[in-house]
Amino acid sequence: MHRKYSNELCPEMDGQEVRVAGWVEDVRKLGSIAFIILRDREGRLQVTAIKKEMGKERFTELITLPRESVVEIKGKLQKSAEARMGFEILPTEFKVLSKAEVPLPLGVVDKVNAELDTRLDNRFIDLRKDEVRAIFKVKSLVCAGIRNYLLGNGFVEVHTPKIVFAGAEGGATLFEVEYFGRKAFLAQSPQLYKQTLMATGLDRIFEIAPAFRAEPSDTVRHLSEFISLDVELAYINTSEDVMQVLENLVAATIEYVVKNGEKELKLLNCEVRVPKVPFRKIPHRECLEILKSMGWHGGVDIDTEGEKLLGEYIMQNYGEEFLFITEFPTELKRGTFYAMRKDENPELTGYFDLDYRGQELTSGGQREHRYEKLKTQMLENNLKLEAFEPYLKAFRYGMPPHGGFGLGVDRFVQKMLNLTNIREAVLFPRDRLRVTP
RNA sequence: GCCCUGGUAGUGUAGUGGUCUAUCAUCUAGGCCUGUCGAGCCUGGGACUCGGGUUCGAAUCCCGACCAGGGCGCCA
Repeated sequence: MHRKYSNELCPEMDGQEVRVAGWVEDVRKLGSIAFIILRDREGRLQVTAIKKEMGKERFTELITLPRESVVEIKGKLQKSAEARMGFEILPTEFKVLSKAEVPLPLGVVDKVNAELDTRLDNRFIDLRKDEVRAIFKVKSLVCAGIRNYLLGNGFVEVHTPKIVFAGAEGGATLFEVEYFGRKAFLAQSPQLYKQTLMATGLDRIFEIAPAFRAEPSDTVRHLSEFISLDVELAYINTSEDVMQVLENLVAATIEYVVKNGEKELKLLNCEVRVPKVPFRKIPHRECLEILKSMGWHGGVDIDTEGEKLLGEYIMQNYGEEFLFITEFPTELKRGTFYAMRKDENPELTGYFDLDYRGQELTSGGQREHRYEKLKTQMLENNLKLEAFEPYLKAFRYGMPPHGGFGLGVDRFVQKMLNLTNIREAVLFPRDRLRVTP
């Protein structure tokens, strides 16, 4: 007899023998009868144990199982007006597959909430809650939506190394690893590799992979390990071409999630809106003017508060959630040595950020593909060219114009689902203080 | 790294110098109950982060460490 999930059973199967298995979520004892709520991947069902039918010993063994024990039950499905699902299972046989210790470090259905830290320490139990698992089903849909769009538009999925010879932007935020007696690093971004691939004929590539940052950031939107979607495309004319791919990708991905994740979004109480393309694009300098008119006291860079205000601004004035901040001044992108500056105005780049509900989700733009200019910009940053030789070499033997972006997948999920902390969107988050579980 | 706030049963909390053999809920153990579904009722159980200090007396005040929550910088 095949094991059935709870959603494969129905009142119309009245009288059939069935086999089910799952976690004992709750036992409601009423003396000679007890109701066991059994939870599996798909939902819950009620097992009704009756003492005089089972015999005192087996009855007691079943109904005294600690909560969250795993049990397999064979029994007769019976239509029932009293049971929530319209049916219940009268056990004839059962097998305890795994008894749970008491007390639980974290309740699954307790009537008190647990703090995030407690939940993360006991993530495997935390994930037994439907609404917590739903976050990761949505995340899976986000990745599927991304792949679906990109593969359908001529992009090739690639994998670049995560143990690397140099960082993308200097050495301050790199995790060092000992590599057979030599010094290597965990990749903070696939930047150098995805650019290198533009010199190969793959032309349009993407990667969904972890990135590592040793920044001592301590916020609800930073992690030391996060999932980065990186996209790079060759033979572009300007950063506009990159933005177009990005906005279409984001809109298509959200549409995919809305279409396929209806149940999860409802469970999470989230209304996700599919954005219209093209997204609004406002140059950096105009953003500063808007912010000043809103009473913002910032400098030349848009800070966290500025981002939030801009998010409110486009929501109030246009009812939109996405905003491209374009034409970042060179001054702010100097560290991004590979950013192309405008030939007609070297003080500006074509670089952009994409903000989602007032938070940065992506940055990208056209890269500098001309060897001499790239070298000059690297020297400006005091980078040792020898250390970047494997990267630079790719620019000397035919490198087409190209550009791309990196998008924080965890952050995308966080903003989409309105999660207050990015850690909620990561199964086992890594931050400055947390390396376990 | 900086600023603010906090750390009390398994979980979540009340308690700001003696009235604390520390509150409440949840949980847990046992009991009653054949229709529960946030089951109900009865009886038990379980905690002051660690190390110094002040004081006749510290969960409470001070110092340090560790940890957590939020904010900033930076970023995805």
